[in-house]
Amino acid sequence: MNYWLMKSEPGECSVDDALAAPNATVPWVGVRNYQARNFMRDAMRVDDGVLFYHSSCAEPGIVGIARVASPPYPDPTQFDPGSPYFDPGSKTESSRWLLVDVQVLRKTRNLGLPELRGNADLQDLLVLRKGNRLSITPIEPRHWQLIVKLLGSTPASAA
DNA sequence: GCCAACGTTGGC
DNA sequence: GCCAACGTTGGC
Repeated sequence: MNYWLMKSEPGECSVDDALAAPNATVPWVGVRNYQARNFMRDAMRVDDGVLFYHSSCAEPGIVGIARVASPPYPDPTQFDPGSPYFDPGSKTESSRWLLVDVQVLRKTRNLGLPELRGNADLQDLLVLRKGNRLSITPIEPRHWQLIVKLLGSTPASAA
């Protein structure tokens, strides 16, 4: 069992958007970074834990707990000329970009960056590193346990 | 809107 | 294979 933090821009797909989807499950489209892709391809397993993170917004932070809900498969947006994620260099026979499905288990309060930074036990979280741009980062089990505790037991909003 | 960090591209 | 230029991310 591994743990991950996955960034999403709420303007693209917020935790509420994900909760509104069938089974509270969304395909994690648009990853166009090889390191992040390789995490999905090589290290993620179904049922891995996911911290749902809002980025590029007024209050960036962890807003939900989710799970990896599928094995990796080709991201269809790479083949769609109308998509901002279109990649003309990717061929259907040898797809370049992958995604996994992510199922939100519950929406939480927003555990924001100032609070994360203020916690001495969370200082080596990759998402707190200056200049960090990786949209998928591994989370240490001890960090996962602490963060889940900090998030508290807010009412489940997911199915 | 600014800017730091970092990935990618392309000439050589 | 080096490296400068450029583009993107993302917090502030």
